[in-house]
Amino acid sequence: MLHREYSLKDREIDRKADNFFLLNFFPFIHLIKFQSVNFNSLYDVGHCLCLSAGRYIPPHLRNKDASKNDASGWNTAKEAYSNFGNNRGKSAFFNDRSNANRGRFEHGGFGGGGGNSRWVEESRDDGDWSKPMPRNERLEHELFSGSNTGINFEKYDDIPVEATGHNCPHHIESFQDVDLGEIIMGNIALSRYTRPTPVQKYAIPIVKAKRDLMACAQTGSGKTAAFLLPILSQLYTEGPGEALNAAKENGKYGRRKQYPMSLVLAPTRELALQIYDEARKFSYRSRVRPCVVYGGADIGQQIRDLERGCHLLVATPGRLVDMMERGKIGLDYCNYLVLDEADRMLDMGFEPQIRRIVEQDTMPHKGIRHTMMFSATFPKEIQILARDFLEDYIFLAVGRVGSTSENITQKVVWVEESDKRSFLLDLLSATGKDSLTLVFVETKKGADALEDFLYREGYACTSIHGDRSQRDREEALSQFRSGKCPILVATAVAARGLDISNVKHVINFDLPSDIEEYVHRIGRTGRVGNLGLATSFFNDKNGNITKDLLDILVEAKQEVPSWLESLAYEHQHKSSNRGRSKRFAGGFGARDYRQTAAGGSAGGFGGRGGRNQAGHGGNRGFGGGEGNYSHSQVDWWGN
DNA sequence: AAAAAAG
Repeated sequence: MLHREYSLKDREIDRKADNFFLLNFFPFIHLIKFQSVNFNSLYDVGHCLCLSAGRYIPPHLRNKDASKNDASGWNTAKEAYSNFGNNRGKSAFFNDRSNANRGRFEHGGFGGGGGNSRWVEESRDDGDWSKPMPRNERLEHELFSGSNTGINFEKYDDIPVEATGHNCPHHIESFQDVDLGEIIMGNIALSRYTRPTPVQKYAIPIVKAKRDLMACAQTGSGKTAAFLLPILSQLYTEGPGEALNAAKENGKYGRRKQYPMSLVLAPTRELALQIYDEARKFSYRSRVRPCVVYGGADIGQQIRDLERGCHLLVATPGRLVDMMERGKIGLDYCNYLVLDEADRMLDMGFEPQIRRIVEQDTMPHKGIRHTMMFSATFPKEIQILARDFLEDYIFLAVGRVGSTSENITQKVVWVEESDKRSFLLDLLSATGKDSLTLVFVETKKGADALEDFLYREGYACTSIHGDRSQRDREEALSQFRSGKCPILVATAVAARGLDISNVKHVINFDLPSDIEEYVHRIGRTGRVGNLGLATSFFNDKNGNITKDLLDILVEAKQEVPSWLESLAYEHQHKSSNRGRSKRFAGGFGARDYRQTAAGGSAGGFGGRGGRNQAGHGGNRGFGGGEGNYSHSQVDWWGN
């Protein structure tokens, strides 16, 4: 504990020194300061400059959009400054939106004042929802100048996709193949998306056709856009409908309850934020106002933001329930429901809250509302549970780019508990300074301890876990993303869904006890067709995962240490053939349990990984692996 | 047994 305090204080000094440097070398920052930008904004600007002034450019910012960021950095800074000035001057229509949430988190906020948005709200709601609002260059720059989240799937035309269910709508090949409307097409262009990713090709027409959907696709394969694009498109063409009247009626009594037309639920706060950021992009120039609510942040500010209008809500379950109980949110007209990381949302920890939101309140029933679930994994028992929320759904399984085996090199090394730290130091010293390294530990305490250790060893690192303040969590993530702290020590909170570009190395300092967790963790690297490395420290504490890990390595055609093999053999015999390993029998891919439940037709996914067909034993027959389609994927890729 | 999610 002492160490921790020491290191935090230390870091504060470091930070102040940085700031001193900035103020001296970039005097115009003083100007910004006089405009009373908060400390964090100042710091962000300075940081930005620091990076682009030729000292250190984090890898993921390199080679990005060379035309704009011509390495000088001054343009960016000047632009930011002048934009800042402009922004103060005019109470532009869009100001209230940009300010709404970013400002709240006090990150990089040049967002303007907003303020009297009453008139704005009226005009936003009352016009033709399918027609774009005027452009706003500053906002456009803010939303779309970041790294290109579009994924280059050009090379992967043969991704295996399986869609099962009644009357499945035909997939599209380009965004033009379906009528998404003027606003969406504009925002797709601004996002520099050229072609739909495989999951988008299938999901977009399914959602447009108002079919319920259970989609199994790796996070980062464009799945957020796969539901946001068609949902927003529908909202634009359908207009506000009853929801608007309800909100207005309610507003008369000063209650200002909001009736979002669409709800997206996510299992972690950071993931909710990430989805919200995407939603802001695709709702640019529209009358749809996205909002995000989650715990750990000031609820008053979130309520005020909601009261400015909320048509699409992204939320974590706990805070949403809170909002509902406070009468700030009504789901009466919420006809689009998305569960992201759905298998997590329906597991034991979350299921009651989901039922509370979806079944025990005023949300339209299934069959009326339109429900979509997305996840990388869909174990059979979760699929069965999910039936409660879905009506005649399409099951979609989309192979991922490459797959684990092609993109991620998985290493397992035997490291005794007492040797872990020094081994980690060896790994880190062998890692390029510019690469991002994500170190997973099993406990929050362990995360603190390891971060302190690395910090004392002189590494620029930070940590994220559920006991840190939300502010610290978001700061840690942003410092990791930006490359300021290229090492992030994390618990399970960072295992799922987070899209951090350029993570070169995932280190399992502690292996998880759950193989799915393992698959999700290593899926933070090797994304978007990049190469990734995953190193796992293994010792006798990890006996429970031995067999599953071995299966994964074999399936992914990875090098298997001989000791692991014999250990798995022993373990299998010791545990008399009952254990978790059967969850993966039959391969890692998710498949529609409806296809095999009845007669074990093994149809659908064509007998992939055909070792033991699932179904025997009481275990979860269809343990998913994040899109890992097992050894027979070779056939699927056609090579 | 731990982590996540409300405070």
